[in-house]
Amino acid sequence: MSEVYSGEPVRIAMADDDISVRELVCNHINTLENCKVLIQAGDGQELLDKLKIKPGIDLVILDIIMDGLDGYTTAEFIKKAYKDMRILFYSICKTELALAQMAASGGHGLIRKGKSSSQIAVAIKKVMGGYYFFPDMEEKIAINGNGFSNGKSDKQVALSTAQIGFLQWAGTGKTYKEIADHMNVNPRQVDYIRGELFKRFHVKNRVALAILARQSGIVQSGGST
Amino acid sequence: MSEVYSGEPVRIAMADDDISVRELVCNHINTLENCKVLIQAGDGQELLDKLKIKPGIDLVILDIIMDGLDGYTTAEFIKKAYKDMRILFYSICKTELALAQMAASGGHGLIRKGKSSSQIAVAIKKVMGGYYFFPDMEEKIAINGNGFSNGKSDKQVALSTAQIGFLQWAGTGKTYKEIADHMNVNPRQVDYIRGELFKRFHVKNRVALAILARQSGIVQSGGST
DNA sequence: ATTAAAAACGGGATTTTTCCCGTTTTGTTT
DNA sequence: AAACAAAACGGGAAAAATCCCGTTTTTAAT
Repeated sequence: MSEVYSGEPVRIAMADDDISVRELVCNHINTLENCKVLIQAGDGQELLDKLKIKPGIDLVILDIIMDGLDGYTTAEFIKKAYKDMRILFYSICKTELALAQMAASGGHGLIRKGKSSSQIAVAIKKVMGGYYFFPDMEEKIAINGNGFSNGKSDKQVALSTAQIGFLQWAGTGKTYKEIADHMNVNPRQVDYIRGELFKRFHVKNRVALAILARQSGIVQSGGST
Repeated sequence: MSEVYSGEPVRIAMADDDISVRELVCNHINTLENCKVLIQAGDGQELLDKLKIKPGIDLVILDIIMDGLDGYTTAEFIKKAYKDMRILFYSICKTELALAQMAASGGHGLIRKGKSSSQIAVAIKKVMGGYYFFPDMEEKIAINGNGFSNGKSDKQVALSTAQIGFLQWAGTGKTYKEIADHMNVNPRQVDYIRGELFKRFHVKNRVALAILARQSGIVQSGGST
């Protein structure tokens, strides 16, 4: 874990499929005292490829919803392959579920997209030595934990693979019987998973789950053209 | 309707609640030969207020999903108050429904957010004399019309107030009985509106409608924190 | 004014969702 | 190995959603 004000600049990589936003953020970072963006990528896979070629990155900044490999999955790869690398999400997602997935995938903080370019410098500094969340959020994290640094293990707050799988289908026109077929599980199991998610997120129907999943970047927001 | 290359620059106003993106786009526009951004606003209402004080705007660029007054509603006001003003949407929304609402609210074109800063100059030029849609879309518009310039009137493609009202509720946990109460209509009417929307968008359940409404900027995407 | 189309209403059948009651299996801890 | 919790299964009731049959009212067009 590098120190920010120790002469050596923080070496940064960023992935975001919005080129304009990405370049804007990267240019801004490069004007900061002790920061240098060395890698830019349009999705998670491109970032992982470039990380292999150019080692020595201290911090990655990840958008969650991207056209290619999404931010959560990318973070998981990075967590495994580069244990000391710090991970800062940069996203519009701010649901409890999104925070849980960020924590579970190895993230150390979140900057809210489109709101706070002035927060970027603070975020980088804080994440290099711990955790950072934009102002409104810090308190909520402190109370609920969300798996970031409060004793709860990641497993307790992250969704299971089956739950994520179900959420991918919840937003489609499929019936539970059809979903069970697609997931290759018993229809009863689908009913059980649904019930668990209802309890966890305090909702009473599938519509609410489908929307929550989208707000949290769990499903790709591919819009029909 | 002004001419682009006639000496007089195109006078532009822009509304987007993402300050970074807005400034990026506006700075880019100001580097163009015959364009000048005179007004910037963080939402529709702020834009309308500034339009009153500073007259002579030729073209407004509108984000659809904004924290305050949304792009569709803003466009409707502009359409009524400033008949000759050209309206160019700048959004991630690209569904058939979104295009219909853009046309109905008085829009003349769409740039896809986050994809094509190089398209901005082309879009401005084209919209000043007609219509513009980003490459993938032009063909689809030509075929389906969506009310832009193909004989179909706006009314035929735009949603009714009742339909939009229903879509606002479709994404909540409310039952149809409860929705009917909130909308102050007969439950049968809610059933009818739902059925009409199913037919129009070729979907078979409420979940699909709720998601479509969000993808199209019909409902505000306020995420639970 | 007449006609046609769309919207608003109603009864009720059918399907799907949601939920509640359990039992069995699996996995983890001690 | 025993004990416990979670997950996986099952039957079936209750509620909600979806759909299909119409009739009446409103709206729009000629």
